Amino acid sequence: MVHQQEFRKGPWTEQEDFKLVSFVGLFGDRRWDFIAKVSGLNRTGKSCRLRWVNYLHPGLKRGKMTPQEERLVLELHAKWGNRWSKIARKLPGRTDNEIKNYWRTYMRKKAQEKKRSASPISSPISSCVSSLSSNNHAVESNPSKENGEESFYDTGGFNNMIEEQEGYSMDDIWKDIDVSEEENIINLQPIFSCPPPPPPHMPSPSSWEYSSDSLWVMEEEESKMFLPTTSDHFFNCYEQGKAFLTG
DNA sequence: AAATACGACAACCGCGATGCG
DNA sequence: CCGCATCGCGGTTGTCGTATT
Repeated sequence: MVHQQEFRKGPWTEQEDFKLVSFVGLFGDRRWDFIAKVSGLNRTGKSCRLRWVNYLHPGLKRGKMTPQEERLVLELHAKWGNRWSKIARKLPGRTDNEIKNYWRTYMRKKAQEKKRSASPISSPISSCVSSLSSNNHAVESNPSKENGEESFYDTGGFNNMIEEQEGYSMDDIWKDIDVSEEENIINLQPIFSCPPPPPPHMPSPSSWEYSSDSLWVMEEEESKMFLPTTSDHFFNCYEQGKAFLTG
């Protein structure tokens, strides 16, 4: 059995990242406890996995969500509720954590706008999304928490949407979004139209094989987009890690 | 220039699901 | 079939950078 041990917590250092990347490169992204142990990282397997999935995984897009992605998130959330990982699979390069954070921020904004608009003078456009809609599913926070503050996670989804308030339809939402993005039309297809910016770090050595099931469901073209990218910086790190490993 | 508020993102925690001996 | 170990997911909290006062 595992004897109690003090595991490191908090932010990861660059060196820890290097190590983790190296070991994942060697052993794959599955046996996290094992990797945590053999790597000498004083972290739990869980922590290692999280770091990998949310930050180090090759193919991660970073930076702001595109309007298309935002739109997709809204739509999928309306459909599936807080199934972040499921939603994330439809957005290659985005993690469930990222989407969750985005949603939280987004809902907070909406809540604030709602509050504001609750007072007589409301800016018509600003509060576009708080609800749902006419022909679409709702995406809003629980009606019971009108303050908006309480829980940004509304659990959404078909089941508990509805009964929304002052008449923002999904159409309105889309309209608003459309204004900002003009001509990008998407349906519920994954959006790959925009080439991902080079991931900050990404070893992507040949030995990299990432399990398709673990993150995104990638079609061939999608994966092509990601794989070739190599960051020199990280590649060097990887080499270092390798050296470290082999002594 | 300093203090405060806010937003974005990273990380941890708890729990249920799954796999394996 | 059962119990344990591990993984994955969703929710929550913490940290840090930036904008505002």
